Amino acid sequence: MAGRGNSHRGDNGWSEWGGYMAAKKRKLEEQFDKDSSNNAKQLERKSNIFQGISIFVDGHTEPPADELKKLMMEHGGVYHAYYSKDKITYFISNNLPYAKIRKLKPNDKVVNSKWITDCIKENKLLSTHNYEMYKDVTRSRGQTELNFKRAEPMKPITSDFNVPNSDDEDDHSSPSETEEAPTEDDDHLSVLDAKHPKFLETFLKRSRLHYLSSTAVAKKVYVQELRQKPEHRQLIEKRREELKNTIQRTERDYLFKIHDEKKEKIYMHIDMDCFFVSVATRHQPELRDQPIVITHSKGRKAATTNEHQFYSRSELASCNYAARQYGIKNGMYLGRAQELCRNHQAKLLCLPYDYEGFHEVSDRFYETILSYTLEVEAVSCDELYVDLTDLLIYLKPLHPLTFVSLLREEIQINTKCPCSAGMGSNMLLARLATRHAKPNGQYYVEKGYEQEFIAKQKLIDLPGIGSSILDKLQQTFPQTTVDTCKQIQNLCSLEQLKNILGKKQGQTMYDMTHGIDTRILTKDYLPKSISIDINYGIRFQTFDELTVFIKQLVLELHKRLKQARQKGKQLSVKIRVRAPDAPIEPEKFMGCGRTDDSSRLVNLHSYTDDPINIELETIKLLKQMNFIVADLRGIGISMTQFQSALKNTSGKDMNGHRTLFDCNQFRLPKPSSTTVGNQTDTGEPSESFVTRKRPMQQEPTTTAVPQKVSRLDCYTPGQIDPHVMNELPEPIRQEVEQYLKNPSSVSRQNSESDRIEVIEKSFTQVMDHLDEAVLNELPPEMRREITMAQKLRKMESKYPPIGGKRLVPISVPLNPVAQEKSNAFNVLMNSPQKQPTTTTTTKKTSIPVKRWRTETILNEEPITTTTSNVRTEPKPQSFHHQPSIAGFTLLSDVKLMLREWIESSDEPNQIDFDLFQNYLIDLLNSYNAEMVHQLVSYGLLQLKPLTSKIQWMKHFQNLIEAVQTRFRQMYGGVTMDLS
DNA sequence: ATCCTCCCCTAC
DNA sequence: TAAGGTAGGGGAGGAT
Repeated sequence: MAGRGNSHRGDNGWSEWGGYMAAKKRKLEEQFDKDSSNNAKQLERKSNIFQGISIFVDGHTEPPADELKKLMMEHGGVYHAYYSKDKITYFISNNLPYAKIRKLKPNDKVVNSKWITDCIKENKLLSTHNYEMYKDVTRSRGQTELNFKRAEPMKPITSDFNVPNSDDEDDHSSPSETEEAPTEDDDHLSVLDAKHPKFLETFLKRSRLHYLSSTAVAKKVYVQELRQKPEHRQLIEKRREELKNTIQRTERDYLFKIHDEKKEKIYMHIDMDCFFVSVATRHQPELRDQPIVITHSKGRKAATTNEHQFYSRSELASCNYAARQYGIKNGMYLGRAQELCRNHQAKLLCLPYDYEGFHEVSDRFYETILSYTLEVEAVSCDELYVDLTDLLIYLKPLHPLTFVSLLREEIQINTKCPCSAGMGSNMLLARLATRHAKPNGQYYVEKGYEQEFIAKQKLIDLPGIGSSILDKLQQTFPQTTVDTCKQIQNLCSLEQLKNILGKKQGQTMYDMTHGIDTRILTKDYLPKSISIDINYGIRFQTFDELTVFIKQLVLELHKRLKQARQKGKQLSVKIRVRAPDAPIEPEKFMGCGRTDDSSRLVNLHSYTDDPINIELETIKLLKQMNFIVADLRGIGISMTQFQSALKNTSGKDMNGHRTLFDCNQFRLPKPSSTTVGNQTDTGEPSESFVTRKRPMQQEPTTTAVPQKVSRLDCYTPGQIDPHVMNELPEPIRQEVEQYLKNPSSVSRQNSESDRIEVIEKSFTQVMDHLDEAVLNELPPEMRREITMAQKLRKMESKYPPIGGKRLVPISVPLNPVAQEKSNAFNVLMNSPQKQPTTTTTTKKTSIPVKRWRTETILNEEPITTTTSNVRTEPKPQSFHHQPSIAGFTLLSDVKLMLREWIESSDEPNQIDFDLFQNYLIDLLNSYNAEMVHQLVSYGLLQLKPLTSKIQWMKHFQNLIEAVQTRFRQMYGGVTMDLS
């Protein structure tokens, strides 16, 4: 983190020092020597166990540094007040940030202070083996010894480390130290603002907010990936088994009967208590009684006189509960926090960020929970929801509170940090319960107590409700102070709330204040936007300077898009410009102060992640917005409307090339106003990606044992959990299995007409016979799938589906007539907002609706068709449809197009390849392998004689591989002959 | 009436 | 000094 300190000042306590500090250190050590010789006479020399051992103590230890110093002296060791590379043999610390570790020399050992006390207890020098905190200190220390620019390269470095709490250390710096990497020395500048080439990197590395947002995404991805791993499911089974065998049940447990019927859901919300502080003190928990905050500033000058006091505008990333007691809050300026502490004669302890530690604790937190269940929705690095329903059924009659206390205990052991958990019958109640539980506690809103509980909740504590929304409410009722749910219950009707807050927010507010929340866990994560925003340190004089920075931003954005394998079709740029009446420099150093914000977006010609293209468009947008460069205080670039990039995408974006589907001749008319509300923000569900990754002809619903790898492997979030499936009552299961049977697997056993019949029949059975009563008997997960399927079906009656790919394969054969008209390529060819509904519907089947009221959604869905008004059944004969590409279905047409495409450019466009590949796979899916063979051979024929088509050949190889894979899947391992 | 764009709000 | 990022939901109001 701060390892490559850019500052010349020793403000964080870990920057380099100069001659001044060297001199001071010498002086202190002389003093210590004197102390030793003088005081040692007073101090009884008890042993020589530390003969030849010298230590440096970092930070807070138990016992404290003073005591350790005394102990060293009593037992023949040496204590150094300052770190010195050539002298220290042991580095005593209970909590060492990674930044400091990086500065240790190769043989340094970081040892827990307990080693010293234990040695004394045993009266011998113990091996440090069990006390070492970081074994691999030398790893990744990078180039710190390289290329010294000034002064004595080989001279032992004096003061890499200093005593963090010493008082007068940041007054001087000196050019004599040389530890840092050359680049920082080169430009003699601190990385102050965005003009500095390293600004972005430095800033992001240190930004807590960046940490929070990036780790939140990372955790969502992590959980999702874990869900795909069969071996993890085995681990869970093992862990559950262990738990079941070891727990001793209490009387309370046996009284817990709710889960005897499966109807009642139990959610848990769990998060770490004051995460950053807990992590920073995890090896010195005894510190936690005093007020502690995490800041970049050390805030050392605060305790001096009131006059001329420096007022730090460093924001608190986190404060512990001892600090909150004085009114200190997260996000507050350090100066203010110090003020509050001073008012209470309390001393505020400022600790630095320990990003490495955050990662470590966060990982362990997640690992612990995930070892019991995958019914998890990740919220952030230290917070998540769990659907405990199934787990508790398994552990029956274990009481939820018993389970959660066991879990929390395990988390405490694994992370050395406390956490709190709330439980309730919905996610809202669970979340509010957590608030009630904090710190370090748990709370269960039991059945029957929901109303009582919700009524007393503060409105501001409701998730999604902030001061702004609260103000709106308050303004409507000037006569009373509105602050609890109860008050809203009494004061406002649903209509009234909708009037005040708008339709959706009004409904949400109404539901929440009544304790209603029908959301279910969002388990499949698909990003809707990827962006980068910097609103700190933005100071430019010229547009050129800005352009240089834009380049960096765009590269970073590109990196993120690549990493997420996303390409977007809509780019938007946001700027913050100093408000006319705001001072040029705000009170916060390099802050943005009060700004006027504005944004512009552009719909791109094609899906892209290409930095050059993005940069170009960004600059264009910026130029559209009139602003004075010198007044720019913040900038953000955001990509939306994704076509999820394909897994095997290697290609760059080929913008500017004439591409297959840019040609008007190939363009299908845009589906006109068939778009449905909110379609646009749901983006592209990337059918081809999903399909290829988890081919749907695999059988998610067979009754094979859950452990069977092939089956677990192909379980996807959009499909029904096999475990759930096995728990269904037999008749229902059969129905659902049939209903879910996908066309290719069915058709392997049946003739085509049989197949249609089977599918239609099973569909009808499921849809018509699973009435609401039955539906309610189903596990919620299943219920959701069915509900979605019903919705999907309704929508399809109005809007024809595109293509043959579905996460839930039920819709595949349903509307062949419509399929004939269009195909999956539309998805990629037309702007997303113009896509027919099915695209979105597909997605909705795979992503749980995350809303407060499912009913609302259903009602608001633009499809008004009722269940009885099912769409007309397709004519069987029309099932023999041909997939089409760019509107063509005839082999000769497609061949012609293929040739034109190949001739159009020496560098193919990946998107086109993706489209083409999808088409071929569609052909395979409709049992037209012959045509696939013809087309691939034809393509190869076109390419082979031309050396200029090397890129094409590469792409073609990939394509052939994908096609072969699909072919093998369909025809039991046989490979298509393409020689 | 239904969209799209440009915001604003909230959360971690 | 200080590191005020980002994703997502949704409303207002103009365009269609």
